[in-house]
Amino acid sequence: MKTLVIVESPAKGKKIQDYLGEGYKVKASFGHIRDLPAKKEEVPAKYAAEPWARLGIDVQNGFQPLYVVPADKKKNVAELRSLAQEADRVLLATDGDREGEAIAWHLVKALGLKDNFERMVFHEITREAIQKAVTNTRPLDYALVGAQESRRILDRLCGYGVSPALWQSIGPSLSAGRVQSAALASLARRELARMNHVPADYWRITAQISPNEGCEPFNAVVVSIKGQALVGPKDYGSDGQLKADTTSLMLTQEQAKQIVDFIKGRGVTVSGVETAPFSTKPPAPFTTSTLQQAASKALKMGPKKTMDVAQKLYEGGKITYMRTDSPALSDEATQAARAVAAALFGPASVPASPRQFKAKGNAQEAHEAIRPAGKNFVAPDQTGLVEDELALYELIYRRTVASQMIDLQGNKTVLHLKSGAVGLQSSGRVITELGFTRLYADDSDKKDEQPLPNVSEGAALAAPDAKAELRKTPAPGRFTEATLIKALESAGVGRPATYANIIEVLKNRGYTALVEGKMYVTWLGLLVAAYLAEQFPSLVDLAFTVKMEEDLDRIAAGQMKREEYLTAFWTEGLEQTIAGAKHEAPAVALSQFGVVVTARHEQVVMLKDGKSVPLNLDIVPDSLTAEKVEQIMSGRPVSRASSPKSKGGKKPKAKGRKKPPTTLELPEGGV
DNA sequence: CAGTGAGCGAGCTTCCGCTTGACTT
Repeated sequence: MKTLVIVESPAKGKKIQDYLGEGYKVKASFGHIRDLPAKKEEVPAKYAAEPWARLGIDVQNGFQPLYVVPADKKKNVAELRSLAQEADRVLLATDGDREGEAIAWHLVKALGLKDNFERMVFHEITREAIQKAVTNTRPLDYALVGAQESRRILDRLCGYGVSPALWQSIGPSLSAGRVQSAALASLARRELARMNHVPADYWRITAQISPNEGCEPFNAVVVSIKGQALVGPKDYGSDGQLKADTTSLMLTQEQAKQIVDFIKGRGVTVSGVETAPFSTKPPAPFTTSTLQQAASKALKMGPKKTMDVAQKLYEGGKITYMRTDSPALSDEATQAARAVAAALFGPASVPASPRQFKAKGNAQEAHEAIRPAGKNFVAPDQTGLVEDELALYELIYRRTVASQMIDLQGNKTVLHLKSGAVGLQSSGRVITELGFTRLYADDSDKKDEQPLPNVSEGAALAAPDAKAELRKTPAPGRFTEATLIKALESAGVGRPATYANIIEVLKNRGYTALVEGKMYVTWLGLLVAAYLAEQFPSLVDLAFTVKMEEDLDRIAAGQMKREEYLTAFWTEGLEQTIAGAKHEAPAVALSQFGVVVTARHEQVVMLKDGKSVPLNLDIVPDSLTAEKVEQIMSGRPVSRASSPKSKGGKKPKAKGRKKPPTTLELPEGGV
């Protein structure tokens, strides 16, 4: 054996072995092989007494990290080491991103490589790409490794630095971190906005309009009276009061009824017609984040389940790698997608030149999009897959092929109507070309689909029916697991390998849970978020990661020193904030009920007039009513309201956690 | 004198990101 090639994923290794053939041995690292010690028992005895042993970073001494090989990686590392000793040279073919560069460097250290190693990078797994990569190796990029180490150290300092403040202020085993705390804060802001939301009324008046010549009737909405707009949701603040600067008209019930009768009696005339062609491009091929969103919507599959199923498809050679932030297709995939579309819907269903998709933001693009594997896509019914795997494969297949199809096209029409001083409007559209929606469509492609008749200005139309509904302004909607991931991704927080995991952490800590498929924040989550927002405002700021990424880019470009950056962040910043943080429980005041929710003796409690009662975390915060508060304060059990089918038997328990904290009532506490 | 129980103190919890199986719910 001459050359040892080390990749991150064993499934990837197998294919590359095929392409490289004899003379090469391809093995997998299985991700990272060394890390900071997770707990004290991982710290080697000679360092155990050091003051920095708990952090695993000698902050006084240039932020020197202590790396160990975790127990479950030892066997693999030993095997790689002996293979490396027999090899003439070692190609470090880990992923072409910051983490991959760091894994390569850790391999150099852990395997004791001297100077017989080179870095090999590729972005797609085809025979050509691999053979080219083997002959175009480069040296290790130590500045990029330094950026990754900075990221790792910063995350450790945030997480292990701030979490103890939560133990001292609220309860044991709680956690904080750059990613999870930003996510929790986003959820908590939304939850509080819902709790503080005061619904306000507005009238929505609609009319059914009947065109003269035997056409289908269509719907129109009243938008103005004597040119003055009607009050709608936009005119109210979150306090339920009309905004001071609104010029809109609020109707009384009497007036609304009069308008209904007026329209019915009088009919409408067409006062304007606007018609314009529209076209909608197909969505880009899947990244991890968009796959999770689509699977959630179309298949009702949560992010974790989606990733488990995708992993199976990947290992079975059905799809490309499922942890990616790039929507780009390789040339072979682009051709395959076009060929499928042309075969299914004819050559006119694909545009003359292939579509290209590029990632935006801080994507690292080490892989291509998630798509059917190979240079010829296997049709879903030919895969032999069943159930979840089939459903997810088909979703990926359709989305990939659709991305290379022509636009959805049609004409959008807005009719302006008048009934005396009452102004109405109706919009609709006519599809002239289904385009990619023949293969892949979601609800957003189906808006305003009513066809409108071909009428011209001045035409008089009957209004056989009209009605007025009193509506209430809706509270801001909750996040689903998938929409939270979308929000995090667009803020640059988290990575494809961690999106699903972020959600699991929030659930396992008891910070969030699901009601009717939506994420809500528990009382515990609200307290943690409140404490962090007060004592560690930068940690709950979504923009923090963006700033960090900019600094890491500077370190990777050699424009900033690692130690300088970490000194500014820790020694001159967070370390002092931690030292100055108050160790007292935060409080969420519910002034409308005259109670306060806080923590006492490591329990979440509700306080009223000096009396404190433990609070069950199953009670959804925004489901509280005065009666419920009464019931809680009198010590009677309260069931959680808005979920009719609460699953009593299911216990989402932390994986690595031996025993959940018993002093805090976590959601699984039941009873 | 032996068994019990209150009280006290020590030790532990925790991060993000990269990968799969090994688990015990």
